[in-house]
Amino acid sequence: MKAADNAAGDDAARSDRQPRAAAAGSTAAGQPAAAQDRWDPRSVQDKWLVRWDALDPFRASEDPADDRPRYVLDMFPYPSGDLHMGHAEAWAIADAMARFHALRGDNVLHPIGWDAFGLPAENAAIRGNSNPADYTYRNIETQAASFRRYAISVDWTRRLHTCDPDYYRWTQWLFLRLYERGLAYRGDGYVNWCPVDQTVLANEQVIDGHCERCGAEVVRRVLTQWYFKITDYADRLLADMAPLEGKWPERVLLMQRNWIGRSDGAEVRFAIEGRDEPVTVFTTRPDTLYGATFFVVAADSPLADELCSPEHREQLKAYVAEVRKLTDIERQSTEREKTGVFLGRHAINPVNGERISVWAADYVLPDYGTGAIMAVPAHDQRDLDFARKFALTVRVVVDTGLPDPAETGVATPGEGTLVNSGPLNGLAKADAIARINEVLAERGLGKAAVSYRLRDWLVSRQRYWGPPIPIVYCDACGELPVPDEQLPVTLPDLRGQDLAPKGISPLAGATDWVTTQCPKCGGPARRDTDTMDTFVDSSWYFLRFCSPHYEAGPFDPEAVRRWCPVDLYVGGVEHAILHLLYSRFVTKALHDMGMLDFTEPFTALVNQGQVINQGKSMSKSLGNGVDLGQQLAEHGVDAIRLTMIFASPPEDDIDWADLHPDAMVRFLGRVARIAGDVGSRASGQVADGDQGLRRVTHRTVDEVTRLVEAARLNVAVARLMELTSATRKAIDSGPGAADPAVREAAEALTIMLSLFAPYTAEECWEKLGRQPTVTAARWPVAEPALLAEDQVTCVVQVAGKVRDRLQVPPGIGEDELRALALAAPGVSRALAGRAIRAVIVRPPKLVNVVPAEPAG
RNA sequence: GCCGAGAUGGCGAAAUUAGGUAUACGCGGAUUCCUCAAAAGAAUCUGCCCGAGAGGGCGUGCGGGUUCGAGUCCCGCUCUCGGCACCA
Repeated sequence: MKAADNAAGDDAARSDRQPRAAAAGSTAAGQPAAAQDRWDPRSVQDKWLVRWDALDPFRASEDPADDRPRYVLDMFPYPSGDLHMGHAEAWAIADAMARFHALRGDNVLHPIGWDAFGLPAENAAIRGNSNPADYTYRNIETQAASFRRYAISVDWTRRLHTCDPDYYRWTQWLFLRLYERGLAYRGDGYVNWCPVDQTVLANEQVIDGHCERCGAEVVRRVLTQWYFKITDYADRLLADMAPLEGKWPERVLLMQRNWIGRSDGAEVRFAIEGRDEPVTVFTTRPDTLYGATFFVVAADSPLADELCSPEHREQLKAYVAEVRKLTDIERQSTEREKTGVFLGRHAINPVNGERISVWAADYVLPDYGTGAIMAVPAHDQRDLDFARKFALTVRVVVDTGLPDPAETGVATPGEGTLVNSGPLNGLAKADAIARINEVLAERGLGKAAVSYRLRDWLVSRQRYWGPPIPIVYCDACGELPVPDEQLPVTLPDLRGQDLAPKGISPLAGATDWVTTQCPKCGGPARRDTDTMDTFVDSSWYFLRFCSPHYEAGPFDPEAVRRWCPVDLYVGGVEHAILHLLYSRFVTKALHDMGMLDFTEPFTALVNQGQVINQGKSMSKSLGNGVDLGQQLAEHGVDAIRLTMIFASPPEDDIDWADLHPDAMVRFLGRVARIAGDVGSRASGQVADGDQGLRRVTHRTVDEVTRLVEAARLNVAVARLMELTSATRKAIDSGPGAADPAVREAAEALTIMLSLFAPYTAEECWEKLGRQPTVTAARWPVAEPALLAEDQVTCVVQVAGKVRDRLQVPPGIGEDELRALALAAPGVSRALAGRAIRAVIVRPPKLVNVVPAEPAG
């Protein structure tokens, strides 16, 4: 917020100090450039902000006649302080795209809102003895003011905040719809617990064993929590990525694929001596079943306890206690030596009847597959390490041609021919898998199966600033959903120390709030005191934007049908497997409820790169942060936006230390001067204008259009710079400022530039005598006749090296071009009398003369 | 360890993604014009090496290959970045 105040204050001061720049637009055209002050894009900001406010040019139309809807969306900001460089980068990109489509006549929906629930506000409230809403809404206002000044082309009437009861009412509604379908459930399980934030976290929020928010090392706990059953959609989340191919960054698709982690294999039932029920394992290598020489269950699973013989109970207890002491990071280190205990029991290998020992170990995870594995030490390194530690049998069942793992200590997981495997002997891996699956199925001992790495989405949080989970507990009736008509379940007004983390939700302390009536029997009941993960809020916000004030449901189906799915989504890659996966899941779930007629929320995705400084990401501890407000105050909005866009392709990181906003100010000045120099009337006949400049203009329009469509914005700006130079030349040393082609060039330039530098573009538009604002202009269209070249440069090579150049008509014939090329002086010089072996002719651009022998 | 992406001047980056002028555009640097001077603007040059010049040689991480022709395609490396990581 400090930054915004600076920006505003400084801007005002500057515009007072530099009145002449603003006045320059009204001076007579053709005034010598040298007489003007340096263009200061800051000087016109206030003027245009007021005009845009009055005209409201970015309102998305609800008129059905506007039949070219286009939804451009930027990941909505979290209101922590004022905007930073990252926001400026992302919004510069999305805004250019939104403005482009609007100028092309599309009915653009480009909304803004705030992802306003979350921990920072809560922590600030504890420190400041206030309610998180105070901090949140204050920051939202600060950011909104900064966004307005940043000149983003959004429809402000659709603004939403996820912490408004009007919004989270529908987040709770979503929870209830998932609950009805069994997609929201309460269950026990291993959860990630952040000891600092005192709340559970979803798997996706744990980065390298640490809390995504505060960086504390996460510990595992068994707790009863609310989950969304995203695993039901694992297969569809994978399969539906096919149409996103080429529209989403490849690495995001890849990250999602890895995160979902589909494994194809088989389930195999192992009988356990002295136990009625067999235990099922999941394996990706059923072909190695004959090589299973022991059996391992996760030490900290109930199964280990069940299978343990009484004589070994003490050892297991001691071992589990040891395991519990380890952090997740230690536990999951592959370097660590294998540990485990024998459980005093045996399992029977179902295919060869062999008795194999049952062990408990921590290298088997309790929450993947079935929490139990068949160990095939010859062909799995982990099993081999364990077998060698405890002197267990290693039996090779796949001949890979590599040395015996029992001797080398190196397992052979690769392909080979099956041996020591009864009916599988002689088969290759794929055939063996098919065969054994048949056998298992026939005998009822197992079947082909799929397992996923993806876990259900843990959505409960033991914190205050989120949507309360709309469930009540009645002693008589049990767990009940809050009826729709009682939504929203609003937050009680807690503040300061009431919010301090204590391991259970702060809401539990609000006795009046917790105590409620059972919706079924009317008796006393208690509210669920957890709140939902903020990623639930953001998993559906793009739907709400279509009808943000709709009261009959989370969204007006008609409006969603009109705008969705989102045509272009711009945001950081940090959400590759969080927000983007959750949104895809929620979209599919709503689709299955018949509420949406599409299954993927975001048709195209652009990941903007980060803004870094001096090679490192900006951070307080490094002290290398760059303040956006200061940058804007110093160089102006247009220059900063343009700097971000021109620096690199949108998806690349940019290092602020390498960039030069001043250069962009200079460029904007050149454009502004051209607009001021144009000497023809707005009504003139363009066709009579200078053909050379017209060609450049139309070629630029054609190229820039294609470049922007492909989001190659940095190159688009480069083309605008070239057009600027060509126009300058035409004015100074060509047909002159009064030529209508100069006006045409200047107008096209202005419209195209408005994607990146809206203030300067408006000023130019006004200088060009156009009304009312460039936002109402139409994107220029290239005339095909002007795209055709009348002369092209033909390169003449000898032995692949350029030796001459010819100016030729584009339609030149092969024979004619060959003759011209062979007569070129550079060719005879390079040939130096050598005979010609071949002449490759590619009219009209290239001829390659191949001499009979190399030069020597 | 597994999976993926990338490597182009002093720097950020281009090369219409069917192989055909490598370094567009900008930064930085040099020289010049305008000016009493500066600022602002404008012009020219700027990959490396040899050469006064004309011109020539070498150049897209490294080594091979295909081709008349490779930054672009194929094979093998090196390095950098990102994701996953005891997931059976």
